[in-house]
Amino acid sequence: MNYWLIKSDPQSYGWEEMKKDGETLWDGVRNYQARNNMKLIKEGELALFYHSNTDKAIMGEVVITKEYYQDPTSDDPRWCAVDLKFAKEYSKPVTLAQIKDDQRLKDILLVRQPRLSVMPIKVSEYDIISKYAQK
DNA sequence: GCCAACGTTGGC
DNA sequence: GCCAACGTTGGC
Repeated sequence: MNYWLIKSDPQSYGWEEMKKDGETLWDGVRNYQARNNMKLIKEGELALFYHSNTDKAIMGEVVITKEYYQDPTSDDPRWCAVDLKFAKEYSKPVTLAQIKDDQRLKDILLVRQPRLSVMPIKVSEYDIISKYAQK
């Protein structure tokens, strides 16, 4: 079981829409590293849903319902999409500031590589974040 | 709204 | 294949 973090700009697709839709396809990734990560995601794995720009916080969790396939928004076979389903909303979103303040999370890719939009999360990191989410 | 960081593109 | 120029992202 691997954990992931996906980033979204709420102006293009926000957590509210994710909740309302229940299920959606995650497309439009045009970055090789993010794409490579996306190809490693397996059906049934969990991803943290992060809002960039306005909230700068992890809003909740989603489950991958379909592994990577050709991105329907592109004819270019290099790009792919996955399907996601709403899993749970955090009672307290975990903010970037909290993450940055926690020494144990200093190596998290969210901080070290701020522009990457799909990234793996270590189990230890996931555990810390989910504890913050319940507080 | 600005700017730094980074990825991508294109000319050589 | 290198590197400068440019575009995009995202934090502040």
